[in-house]
Amino acid sequence: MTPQLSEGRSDTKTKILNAAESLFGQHGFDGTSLRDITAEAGVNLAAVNYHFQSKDSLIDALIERRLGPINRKRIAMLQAAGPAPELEQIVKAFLAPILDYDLAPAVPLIGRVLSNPSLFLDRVYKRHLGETVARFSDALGIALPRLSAEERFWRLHFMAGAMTHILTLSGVLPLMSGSSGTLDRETLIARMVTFLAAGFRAPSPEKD
Amino acid sequence: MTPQLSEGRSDTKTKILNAAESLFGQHGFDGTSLRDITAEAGVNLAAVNYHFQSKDSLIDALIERRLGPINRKRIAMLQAAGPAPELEQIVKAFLAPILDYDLAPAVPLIGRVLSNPSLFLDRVYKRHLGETVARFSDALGIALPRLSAEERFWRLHFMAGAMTHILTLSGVLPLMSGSSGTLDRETLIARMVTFLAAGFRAPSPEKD
DNA sequence: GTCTATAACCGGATAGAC
DNA sequence: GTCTATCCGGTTATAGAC
Repeated sequence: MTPQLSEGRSDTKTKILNAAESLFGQHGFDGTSLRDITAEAGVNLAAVNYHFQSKDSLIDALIERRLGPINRKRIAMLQAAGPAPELEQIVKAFLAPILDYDLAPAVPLIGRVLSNPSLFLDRVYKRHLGETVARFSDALGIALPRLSAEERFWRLHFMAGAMTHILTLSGVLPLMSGSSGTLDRETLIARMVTFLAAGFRAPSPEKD
Repeated sequence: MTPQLSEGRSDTKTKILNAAESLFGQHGFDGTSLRDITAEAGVNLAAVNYHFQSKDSLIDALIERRLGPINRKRIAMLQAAGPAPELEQIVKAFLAPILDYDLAPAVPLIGRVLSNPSLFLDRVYKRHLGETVARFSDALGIALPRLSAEERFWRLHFMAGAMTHILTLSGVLPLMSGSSGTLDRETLIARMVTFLAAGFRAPSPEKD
């Protein structure tokens, strides 16, 4: 088994990725220095430039590490629902892979990535999201044939926004509510699917 | 007319606020230096510390300058809808004041403020949002008496997330769509109200 | 109130020994 | 592959002249 293929390895490169994911998630990209990261990882400062060339490339590696598998799972869930999935299945296939238990430590980072306007268009959407979103848009078009492409576009963003906000504030939402703050994955997904599917099903707004 | 009360004044303090709003909105708080701001404002570097004490206090002043009036308008619109407003009126009262034409230059900043987990709880929610959200939650409770407080809590966040995402990506959303990208304020509000009101009206999800 | 100058420190990146 | 040491520029904040 080559070290490159082992997932559970904890070599220098992986230590850096994990520390960077945690610290970038907590304090943002500009709010975290390479020195913070190498200290947290217990490796030498120069190691990050040796393994990742630059801070920017490290960020790209982090995005790739998480968004790649997430989008593959989304597509797999969508395909598993058959050729003409119903609305709830589409919404769930979009949400569930990003709220997976195994991704819990990456959630704050993913929130930062999806809500950073400087990164979003070129380094996130075009590179990792565009194709997946197109597939989901097509599926939504089949499930909701009376909805215009324009409405679909905006409603997809309303859905993405609701989800992103939950990821971004995952650290503080439990603190804002009383007993309401228990973040059970299945319950949360069910709540979002219910809310968003109803939104998608709404008839188009009247034009004045 | 004292200078403190004049809105259209362009003294040093206001120049700094406007430059900071624009640059923080574009590049984030940690991605913008006081030097960037004073250069853009055409004022001296030391002026920002003289007028605002510190970078953090400048950020607080920016938050206060925008969220104060927005929340007053929200409450005014809610009250104008009477003692038991209908759902669409509540949603619109929450959204419309933040999508006001006059606020266009502040939109990226407001997006940053509402999606920054480090600021959110203490310097945004507790100080500026908590009371307003409670009023809207109460109104929603009257309009949707069968919805549990827990569901209401989460659906409020789904709404806030959809809105915040639109603010955050306002600079890039027009670039992602073809003709779909025209951001007409009234049309956008109508789209969001339709989508979100339908989500709020959905029956609670089944418990497994 | 506004300027210059500077204190005191932190940032990413790299050269070169091991 | 990993270390130390360092380059060099940028950072907030303030002291003190005007």
